[in-house]
Amino acid sequence: MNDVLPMDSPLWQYVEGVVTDILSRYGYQEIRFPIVESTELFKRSIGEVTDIVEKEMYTFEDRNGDSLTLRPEGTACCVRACEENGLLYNQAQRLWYMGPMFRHERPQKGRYRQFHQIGVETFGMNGPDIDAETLLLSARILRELGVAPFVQLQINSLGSSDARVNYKHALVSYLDSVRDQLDEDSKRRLETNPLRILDSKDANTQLLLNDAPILLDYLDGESRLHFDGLKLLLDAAGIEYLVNPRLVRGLDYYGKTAFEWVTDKLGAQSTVCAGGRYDGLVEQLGGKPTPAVGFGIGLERLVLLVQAINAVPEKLDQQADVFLVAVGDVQSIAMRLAERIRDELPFVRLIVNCGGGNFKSQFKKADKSGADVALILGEDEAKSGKLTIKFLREESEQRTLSFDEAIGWLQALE
RNA sequence: GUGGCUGUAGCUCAGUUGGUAGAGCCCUGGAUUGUGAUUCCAGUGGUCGUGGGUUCGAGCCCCAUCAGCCACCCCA
Repeated sequence: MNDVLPMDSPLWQYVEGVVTDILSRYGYQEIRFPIVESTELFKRSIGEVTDIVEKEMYTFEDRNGDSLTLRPEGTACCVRACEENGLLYNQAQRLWYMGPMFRHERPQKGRYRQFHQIGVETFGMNGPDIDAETLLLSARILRELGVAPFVQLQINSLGSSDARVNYKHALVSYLDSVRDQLDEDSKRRLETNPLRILDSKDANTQLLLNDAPILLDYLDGESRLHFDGLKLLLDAAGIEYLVNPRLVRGLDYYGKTAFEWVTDKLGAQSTVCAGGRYDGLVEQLGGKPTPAVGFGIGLERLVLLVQAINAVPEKLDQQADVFLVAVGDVQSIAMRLAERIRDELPFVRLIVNCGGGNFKSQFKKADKSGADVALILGEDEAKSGKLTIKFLREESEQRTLSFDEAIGWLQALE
């Protein structure tokens, strides 16, 4: 797990701000739910035999003996929260959330045990139009962050669960015939999660897959229509994409549309944003059948990507504009003056020296604060009810003014 | 869970065949008794990741362990 330090938090706030602003412009509403949920919720949604549930969850017993888990993802929590509060009863929802998720994996670049996602979920809309909307939304996020030239959209359809079962049989039957040529991981996946072999990183396995049956050939009629409809909408909107028939999802609840935004700028962690349709999940968790589509953005990865391609805006600093130097027995006057400035000039970022110190040390702090202007309040100024203004970044004579005049000066700096 | 690499000051790193723990940056003070960022001088700061072992003596050699990074697995 890692810390976001003051040096980096402005970048995080910037990225989060761009994303949440766009979500708001699309009419999506924020939902907040707990970080801890019943363990059962994740077992029922993500799938008992997935790695996440089998060996990656932070699970513990609380004082009542209930098994609880730090959420490894947000979709199941979101469904639970909506269902419990009646948000899915005969109505459509466009929702988002942001926060930490927890998976006990080995950390590496772009992957941590506490990581952060922005999740987007929509409920109650079954046409490909809402699939397209979420894709347009994700495309805009990447575009407005300046990373669009470095990511690619890949889409696929996973079909209905029946179609997937049929395809799985065909795939296993083919791969079994070339079993001895598969890499060790893929042999294991043949038993546990055959679809995952499709995105194996083993070159030879990928070669073998060229002759394997293709998921799209096994699609049911409805899924095929849905997928064609989605592609038409994306074409009309001018969104570029690659149909990747080997794109699959790690979580069990996905069906029909699946997509990923991938990049080659983040080492082994290529996926920045991924999601799809999960029409069966709400019912699986005890609700009425409800169509749903959503996606997650890995915030660490998105922040890393913005840094990696130098898309960090110049003006991100949150440094002070003004530093108030207060030497001698003047702290009470200094703090009252500072509050007055904050009342009258809310755009000014003002730091008041605390902890005493002589002029030399306070000016050092003023310089380090990044402030352009130092306001000086010493014994002399206090006696005459005045204030000295000194410009720290330009060659200008410092001058002593009344409080009113000084505030006028600061006003003009905006 | 598997593999490779790395752990020495707050940060970036030196450290010779095993013989007193070092530099730069940062920070503090002074040169300058009311003026920062440049310059000069001085100073603070270390359980050498942790625990064992070998040795008269270990930052260095051996064993174990933990952490970090990168990759696999898995996933956003």
